[in-house]
Order: sequence, then C-alpha cells, then structure tokens
Amino acid sequence: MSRRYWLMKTEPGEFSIDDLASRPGQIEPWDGVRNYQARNFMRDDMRIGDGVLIYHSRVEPMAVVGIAEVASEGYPDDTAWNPDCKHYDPKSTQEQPRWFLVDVRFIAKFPHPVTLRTIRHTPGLENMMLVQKGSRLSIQPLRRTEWDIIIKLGIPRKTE
DNA sequence: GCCAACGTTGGC
DNA sequence: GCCAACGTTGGC
Repeated sequence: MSRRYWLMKTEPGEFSIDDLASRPGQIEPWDGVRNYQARNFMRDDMRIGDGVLIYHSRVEPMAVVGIAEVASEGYPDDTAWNPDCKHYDPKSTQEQPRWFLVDVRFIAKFPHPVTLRTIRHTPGLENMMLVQKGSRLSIQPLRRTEWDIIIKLGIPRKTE
C-alpha cells in the first residue's frame, strides 16, 4: 500500500502543533480519540510514514497549521484504562482494548496556515471531508491531490 | 458560549 | 433492532 494522507484535528487549547513540536523527539501518542470511525483509521489503516495535516479547531482562525507524520502502527490507548483520565472508558480492558492510537511526529509548521475559509474557497478542495456539511470526524482521510494543494498553500514556493 | 448536527446508549 | 434521550463536536 502506498503512502496515505490524513487530517487530524486538535483543539490548540488542549494540544497544539507547538506542543507537538516541543515534545521530546517531537513525537506524541494521539490519545483520547473516542470515536469508532477515527479509531478504525488508527488501528487498521494508518501506516508509519503516512502524511498528516494538523488542524486547529475551535479557535480563530481555524486552520491547517502544519505537517506531521504517522510514527507508529496502531496500539491500545492506555488513557482509556486510567480512571483519573478524562477519556477513561471502563469498557476498555487490557485483554480487549476498545480504543487505539498512533504516535504522531512533527515535521513542519506552515509559514502560512491554511484557514478553513481558504479551504472552502479553493478549487480542488471542495470534496474534502472537512468542508462537508455536518462532518465532524476528528481523523479524516485525504486525497493526494488535496494534500498537495494544501502543502502548496501552506508553504508557498519562492519564485526567485 | 450557543446550539445544530452527530454519535452512542440502553430500555423496550 | 428501533428510537428517544443523552452526550459530544466544532463552526459560528
């Protein structure tokens, strides 16, 4: 299977791209996801080296703010086993883990964040899951063409 | 901070 | 296995 591309949402008040960039090794387990579809992507479909766009939600401006990559295969999310954790789920056990995650490694921050508004107005991006009405999945697959367009917008090439 | 659109849960 | 009630998400 060739390299795939993903968009992962985060609320920067909880965890931002700057937090990711300042982690040891610039790597972070993407824990706390409690949605089955998103879980399935992490558990079944994501591969080391897949491209990830980091998206900041619930802030002004909402935007894709940089690039990361998938840095592990899926493995159980141990925060689901911790009663003190906000994302604790008593139905997830060591024997039968319900929730999975992948590690994500920082690659680059965009010089020009690509705002939701821009995404809405850019030809070629109209089919992104992000801009479909009612879509709120926190991990979304991207087409290669969409990845390319957003990278170009986020890291404008100097013409000289 | 509001609230519409979703997703999940659990009684029946 | 339906669906009402409840909880959550995330743009505004």
